[in-house]
Amino acid sequence: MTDIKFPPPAAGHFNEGQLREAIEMLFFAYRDFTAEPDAILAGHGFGRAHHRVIYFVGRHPGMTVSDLLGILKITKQSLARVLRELVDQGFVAQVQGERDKRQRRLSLTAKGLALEKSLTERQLARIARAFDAAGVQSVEGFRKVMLGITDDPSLGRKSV
Amino acid sequence: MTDIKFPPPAAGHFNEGQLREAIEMLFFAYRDFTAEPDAILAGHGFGRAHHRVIYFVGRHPGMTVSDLLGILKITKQSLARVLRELVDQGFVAQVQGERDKRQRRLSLTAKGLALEKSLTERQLARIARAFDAAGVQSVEGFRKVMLGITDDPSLGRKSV
DNA sequence: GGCAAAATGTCAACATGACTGACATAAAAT
DNA sequence: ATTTTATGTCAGTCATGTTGACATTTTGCC
Repeated sequence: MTDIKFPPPAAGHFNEGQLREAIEMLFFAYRDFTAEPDAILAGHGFGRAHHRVIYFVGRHPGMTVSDLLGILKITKQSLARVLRELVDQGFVAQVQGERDKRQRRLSLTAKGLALEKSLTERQLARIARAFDAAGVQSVEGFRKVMLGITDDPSLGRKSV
Repeated sequence: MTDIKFPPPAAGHFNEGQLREAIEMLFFAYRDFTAEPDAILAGHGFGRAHHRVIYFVGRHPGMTVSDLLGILKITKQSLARVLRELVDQGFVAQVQGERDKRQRRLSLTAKGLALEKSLTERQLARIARAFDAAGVQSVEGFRKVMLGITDDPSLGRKSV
């Protein structure tokens, strides 16, 4: 079958075929990248949303609910359900903020850390394989492009 | 469990911080990359699933339902709902296969092509910006890493 | 010719994760 | 003292995925 053909690249630019390849790589990489953890999560009765919460709370212990909402860019009602399940089942701990007592500072329990590890190690291994195969130079290129695709790489990722 | 807790130094050149950065870049890039089309789709009463169908049918006119299922890796029941809406509303056309009359060969109508364009051009512009800013060398690195992250870059992407 | 397998469609029930809108409480900031 | 912020909660809805079961048409094989 003849797929759509695109004009050759103009100097210094990229043609539509190359750009579309990137669109597709994002889809395929993300699809495969999330498949393994999804399978593990299903065994716990959890979904991808739980993984995201566990991941970012593990990455930034002591973060507030606001911080998390800012990173995930979902509504607090959506987050609430997932977070409540994780707290109720002892994966995430909440402690009242010291300076600001309205805040609930989030962190992983030992149980939460264990789950985070089992989920993330698959993804880390996948990335490590890809990085090692591609080499340091390629990884630097990958970083540049990924940051360029992201709206504002500094937002929603502040240290907490 | 028998998993290795800490990667042996010989395993690769990249530390966990660098690998985790990649995990996060995938999340943030994908999140922002899908936000713009999602907004447009919402105006049509469609979702991201419709976009994926429109995208791949546009990319591979004449593809079969089987081909599409192989790419999207969802169940036929999930696809059916989305596809039926797109066909009913005149975005996607189905014609019986010539050689194999069981097949429904999919393609975009003029209306479908217009929607595909309006959705994809935002994403193409985003990628083009990132590619131009990063440079040819970085784009090649990006490609290598993304292909390495994907399970089998040749599968689910065959020419139809 | 007969029959199994393939390509597709469809019905039903359900889970997950997102949304909007409204309202409540406690603490901080003004 | 009042407003704003951080958080929580209830209720309803929607989009997208799942499993399981079954039907139709067509192809390919013995």
